Amino acid sequence: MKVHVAQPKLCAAEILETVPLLMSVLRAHSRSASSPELSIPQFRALAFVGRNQGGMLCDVASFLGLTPPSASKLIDGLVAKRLLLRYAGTTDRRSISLSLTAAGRKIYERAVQSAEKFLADHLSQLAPSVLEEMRHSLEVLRSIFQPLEVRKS
Amino acid sequence: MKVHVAQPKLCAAEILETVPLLMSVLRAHSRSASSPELSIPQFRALAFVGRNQGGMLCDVASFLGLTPPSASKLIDGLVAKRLLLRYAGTTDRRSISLSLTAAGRKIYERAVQSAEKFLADHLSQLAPSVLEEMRHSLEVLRSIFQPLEVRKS
DNA sequence: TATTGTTATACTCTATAACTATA
DNA sequence: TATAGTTATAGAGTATAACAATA
Repeated sequence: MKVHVAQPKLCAAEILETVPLLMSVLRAHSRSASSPELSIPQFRALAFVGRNQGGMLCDVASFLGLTPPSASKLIDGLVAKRLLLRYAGTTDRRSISLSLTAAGRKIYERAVQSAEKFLADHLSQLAPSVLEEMRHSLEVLRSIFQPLEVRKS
Repeated sequence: MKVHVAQPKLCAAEILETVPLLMSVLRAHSRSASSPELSIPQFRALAFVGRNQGGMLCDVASFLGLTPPSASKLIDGLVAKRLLLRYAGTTDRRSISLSLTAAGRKIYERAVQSAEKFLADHLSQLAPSVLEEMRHSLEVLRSIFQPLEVRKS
């Protein structure tokens, strides 16, 4: 009985320990390894634009959990590196649309490969049942905390 | 069969999506909520020192996955805020020892409470079996990626 | 007037390189 | 010479406040 009350707190404590740890592991890998040209936020921005070609800046900001100025600056850097294109919307000229360049897509895909290989190498020691539990647990966490879906055009 | 090959990659992809998302959720909460005085790295540093009173700076750096200069600067800020004490080691005067002040412990505990409550509120909708799977999965991840244990004094 | 985005400013996080002090 | 830590410097990530342009 009491355990049911405690469970969310125990899980919360585990999240608080594990998530920042994994984040620093990911950051350290992405800096040192084969994809040092992208930081994690830059990587996420490219991922979002790749899935939402023509998406607006406010969509990127909400997906990344950033304020508009922070998102604007992040996008600035990616445009300067020729990984993203930014152009004014046609119907509403206040909004901007974003899309990947060929170089952006290539670098993004290389970074995904590198990070997935790095993680998968560490996970390969685990039993299939454990991996499946883990994948499911993370999916549940993501669905709980992910910002609301972005409207298409 | 093939699924067994794919599993680590699937899990890796899920980590890559979910961990940065959770990190930005945690950061946003810690800024806005009842514990805006601590950033996540500061929070982690206090947690480490709380569990390793008298620990050395290089231990903090390795726990946090930081270079020594980065850790030194982080500790600087916490010492300036009177949350940590820093003093030279007795046997080896090159090393420094760290400990929590009363204020440091108090602010750390308040931040833990706030973050755990925030997370637990979102998790309380989940079934006990799902929570237990999640806690276990995170624990496994942590054990895989955590830096080696720190020697005691 | 409300919305979309940018500019100005400031602070934290993080790194590398060069340094000091101690062993 | 090797180790523990700091200082100097630089760049990215993030925020708030103030602004410009469009609707």
